Amino acid sequence: MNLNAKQYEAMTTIDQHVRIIAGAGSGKTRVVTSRIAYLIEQCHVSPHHILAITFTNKAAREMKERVEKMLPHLDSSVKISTIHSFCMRLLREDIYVLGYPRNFTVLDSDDARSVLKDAYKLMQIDVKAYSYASMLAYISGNKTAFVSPSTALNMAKFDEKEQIRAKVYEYYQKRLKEMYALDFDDLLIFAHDVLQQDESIRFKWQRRFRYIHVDEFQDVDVLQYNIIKMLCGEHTCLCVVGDPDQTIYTWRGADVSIILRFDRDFQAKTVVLNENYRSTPTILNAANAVISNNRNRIEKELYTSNPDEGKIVYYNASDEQLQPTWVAAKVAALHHDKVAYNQIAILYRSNYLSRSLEHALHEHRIPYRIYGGLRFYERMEIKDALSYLRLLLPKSDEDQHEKWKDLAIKRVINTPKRGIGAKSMEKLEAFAQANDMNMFDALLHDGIFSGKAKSEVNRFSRIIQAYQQKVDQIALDHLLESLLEEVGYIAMLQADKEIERIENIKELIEDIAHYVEEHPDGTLEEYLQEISLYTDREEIDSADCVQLMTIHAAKGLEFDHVFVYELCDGVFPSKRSMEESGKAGLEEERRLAYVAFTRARKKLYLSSSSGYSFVMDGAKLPSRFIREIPQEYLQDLMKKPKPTMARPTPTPRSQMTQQATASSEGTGRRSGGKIKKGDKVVHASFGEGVVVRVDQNIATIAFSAKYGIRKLMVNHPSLQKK
DNA sequence: GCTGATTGTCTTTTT
DNA sequence: GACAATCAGC
Repeated sequence: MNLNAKQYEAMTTIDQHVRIIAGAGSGKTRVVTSRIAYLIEQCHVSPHHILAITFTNKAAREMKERVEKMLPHLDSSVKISTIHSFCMRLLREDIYVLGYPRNFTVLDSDDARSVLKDAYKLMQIDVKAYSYASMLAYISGNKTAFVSPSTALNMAKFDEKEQIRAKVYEYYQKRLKEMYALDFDDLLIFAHDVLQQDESIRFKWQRRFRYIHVDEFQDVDVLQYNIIKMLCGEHTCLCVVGDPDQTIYTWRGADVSIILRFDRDFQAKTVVLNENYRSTPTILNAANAVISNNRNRIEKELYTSNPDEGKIVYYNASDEQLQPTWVAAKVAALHHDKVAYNQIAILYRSNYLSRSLEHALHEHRIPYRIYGGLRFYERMEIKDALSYLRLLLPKSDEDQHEKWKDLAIKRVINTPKRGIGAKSMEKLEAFAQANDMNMFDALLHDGIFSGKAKSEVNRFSRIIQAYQQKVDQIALDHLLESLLEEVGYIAMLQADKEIERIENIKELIEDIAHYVEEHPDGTLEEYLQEISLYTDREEIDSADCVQLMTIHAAKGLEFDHVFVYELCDGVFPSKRSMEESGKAGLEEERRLAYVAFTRARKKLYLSSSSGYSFVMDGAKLPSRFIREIPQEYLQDLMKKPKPTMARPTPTPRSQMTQQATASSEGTGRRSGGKIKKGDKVVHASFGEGVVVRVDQNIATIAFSAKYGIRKLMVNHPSLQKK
């Protein structure tokens, strides 16, 4: 399996708890996946007894893929998920002990905002005085620290501002409970409470997992740690992996001392991995030099025997515009030298910095993909479409009131415009409240509206009711497609020339089709629950694109060429972070820089710019982190007499080739000959069908009434000629 | 009463 | 440059 001595030791220590301190690029994911494979293959541990907790959905997906590659005969029976989705799974099974229905709703941050909006309106609070973001942070902080609204109110007795915050918190909690809705924090809190309150349930989950792995353990908070502790029974072996130098989530409650004192808490064996297999010596030495400025840290020096690939390039742009242009030109030059776009990443401190980059990349015709920012499932049109779908859910036995429907109604009742404005909504809300019902049920009652509003509302509720009847008869993707058509949502987007939004809706429908295919017996409810924790869609197209993301999002990833953009004091390190948390804030920023630098395999490019800064209210200066890199590793382009700027050469050719390869992908060969019009075919999920037409490699096939007409790739593996 | 245009405010990081 | 509150018109 090709592991070094330390890695091997980490993999094979299975009779006690282990703490793996794994420096950047030291192969920690490899060790964890190898360990899982080792447990199953060598030690004959059932995959069902193994749990792995990752930090993001993306990391979970990656780990799954790697385990499946190592053990191809096993189909993903090892549980690999984020702590949030794990807790959701636990709660879907056992939340009833807290008096909640198993089909509870999960609120995303957008829904949480809309609850706050109601609170502000009711309590006549000005958003300017209390931004939604700061209020949510306040609520989250209290919740995860187990401070109840009443305690918060008590503590705020003499502080008027605090009191208002506490009151909003109280309202928020009340509303969530009414809707049987859980926000992201609640998923952990409720799971914690279930495990703590009910011993038999706790034992049940303890028996389920014999080996638990927790990745990115340096970013675990106290609540998460307590959950993990309760999952560990007498016979459980816990294996935690992390790097204290990569703690970048203390603002969210992450506590490094948890990993630092873990060996004492659990009498664990510690294995230190400090050979780096990723980066060049130059990059590693520079990163080591920067991080050594942190005082609150345990000494750990990474080393590597990789060959060197030259100095770190640093460019300080003399004006705003030059920096993105330089980056784009450099990327174009790299691509000209046969570097694949997806081996290039541009990292930055904050999402908004991507805007200026986008512009320059676009001008240079460089394909790129931005991670983060507004994610797929957070887009307006997607949330609207899903809200329409939610309204079709059958009545639940466990939850009589279904108050969560209010959120969905508020989203879609006037989208597209039906002439239902604020005044009508007030009436509806008052009626629902007075009769203790949700707003959708209230809609079905006569006498609330009159005139135009009345007829429009009737039309709306008739359509929804009609579709509620159809849920089991039509496949989900077709159901949504035809519903959005009928309520006029698509027409609305077309009228506004919202081509991108229409595309997104199409993608969502395709996504659902994909789900239907994989789960032919899946229900609407199961689909909605499954996606409730996904913020982003699994990218199916692996097109060759430059990757743009924040440093936080880049955690755990690596690229041959890494650009770190806008390294200016105030931006990075962030002024706000330093003001809020002082020295500790600066040290976290420095760890962030350490993470950014160590993402690079071959070459690192740093850039900053001069000019006026809004954050600093003054001239921008290069980041102090640049000064912390020893001169010998840096090639400062501005210090040379004549910087060799790569010319901005547009590369339309490369784009064309890329598209050509993408579309020719489908002409694979399959046994049994080509599918043609009139052929009878069998599909793994949809059953028998007849080919109606074939366009290049897309076949239009008529299946039974439930699945209807579908377009599929002719060489799709689940499609067989009969 | 509802809709669309306009002004003003704030932009750290994520499940 | 995004978003929400505000205002003037239909």
